[in-house]
Amino acid sequence: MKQSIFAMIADDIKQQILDQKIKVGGMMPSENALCATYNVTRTTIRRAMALLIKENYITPITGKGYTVNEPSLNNFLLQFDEHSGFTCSPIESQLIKVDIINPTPEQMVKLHMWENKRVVNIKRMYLYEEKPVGFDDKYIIYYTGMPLIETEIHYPSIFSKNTSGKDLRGELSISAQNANAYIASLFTEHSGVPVTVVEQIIKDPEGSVLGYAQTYYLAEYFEIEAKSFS
Amino acid sequence: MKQSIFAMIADDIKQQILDQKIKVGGMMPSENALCATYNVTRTTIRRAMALLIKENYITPITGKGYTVNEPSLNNFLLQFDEHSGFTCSPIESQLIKVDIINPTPEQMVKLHMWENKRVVNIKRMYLYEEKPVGFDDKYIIYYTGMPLIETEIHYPSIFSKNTSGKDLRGELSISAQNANAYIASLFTEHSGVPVTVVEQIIKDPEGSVLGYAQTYYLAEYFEIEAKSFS
DNA sequence: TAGTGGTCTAGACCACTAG
DNA sequence: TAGTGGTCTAGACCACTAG
Repeated sequence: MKQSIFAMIADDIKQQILDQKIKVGGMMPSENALCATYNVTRTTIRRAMALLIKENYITPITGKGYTVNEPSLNNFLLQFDEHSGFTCSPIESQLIKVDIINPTPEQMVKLHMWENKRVVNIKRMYLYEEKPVGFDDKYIIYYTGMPLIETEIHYPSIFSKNTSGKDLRGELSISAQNANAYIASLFTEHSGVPVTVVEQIIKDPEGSVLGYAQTYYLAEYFEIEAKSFS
Repeated sequence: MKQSIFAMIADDIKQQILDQKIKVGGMMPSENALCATYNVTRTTIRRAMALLIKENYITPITGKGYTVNEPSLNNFLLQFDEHSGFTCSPIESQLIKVDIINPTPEQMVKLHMWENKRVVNIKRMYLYEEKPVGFDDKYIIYYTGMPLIETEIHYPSIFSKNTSGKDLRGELSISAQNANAYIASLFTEHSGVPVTVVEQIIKDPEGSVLGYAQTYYLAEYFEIEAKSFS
């Protein structure tokens, strides 16, 4: 299996960055300079650059050049949705409650809301053999015409009006804790049982917050996996 | 901010997949057909395809075409290393033990070892204000000349002999549990304290297992974050 | 104004898949 | 053998950054 030229160039540059022959924090040679160095056309250099950008070795700045980043060899791809992390199956999803609420001040801060709009709260329970093992609590800024009937409340179609075709963005954080009395009671467990908490903030392509979700899992039924890439 | 043609084409195709106008599991029209449809050159179509591949909408098959995948809108980028998830700082890293051991049968299975090679075990403690908050336990297949002195034992240079310049790959899984007596004692905590466990399997670019690591964190000092991408 | 990365065209040759 | 995606060349025009 012969390696393509652009991949060889990318590997060569990668190695130079790892060996600190190209200084982190500095600038890469320009594309035209690299064309001369490797004796290839700009298209080929740009394919190599695209690889290095994807793997976060360099960052392009229009009109200036490429800056060299601290190598980070620990990029993982995590494919997550609310019911993808259970270690048991089948998992049954049960809608508990859909409400239009006036947000609390804390919720407004979390949703980056400066006007007094209303918020939809969706609570959902995940069951394994009739035992509650997951609890999902979503807060989404309401817009007129948002679908609120059960069959239409699923991600991402609930946002489709705002974002047709574009990608929603999110930030996710995972932590573990002992359940407080309220969360424990939802799981019909004693207070203090370990739970994994996944908090997700959902944004539109421009970065505006559309909503957030907190999902609680009984720790023993939950495991999240990620794979490194390229 | 004007959108480029290839991005518009990618968005258009994305929408068609989401709307199921292009059938999941089927084939995309060929690149040449798409050139005609959108009236652009193949290079432009290929940039659009590259986006769709990256976001896992389609998969290229040389000589055949592109297959259409189930849309998965939940890709997150997780940048993880052993000391990146602490919620407190500064974290002090303390090497506890480096041993060359003969692996147990369970370890051999985990390391995909079929010959009887030896294994290096590295145990490390992470401290916050002298309190243990993390414990890292690595098992790496030994090769002659592997650096075992303290200053050289850090990822990824310990693997550098095998992998110069190439990327190491890994798989990572995150779960939470109550600490057993042994783990609790390391943290000078009572048994049952919630811990987050990150298990990492380290592979070379060809997919052979080089080692694995289990890292235990006191749950209250640990949170892992991921961002969605493109 | 000279140089940079961003985008796009037009065309070539290759290995691979399938009839 | 005709068609497909994979790679690469050669060249064009653009907006942007910085002296």
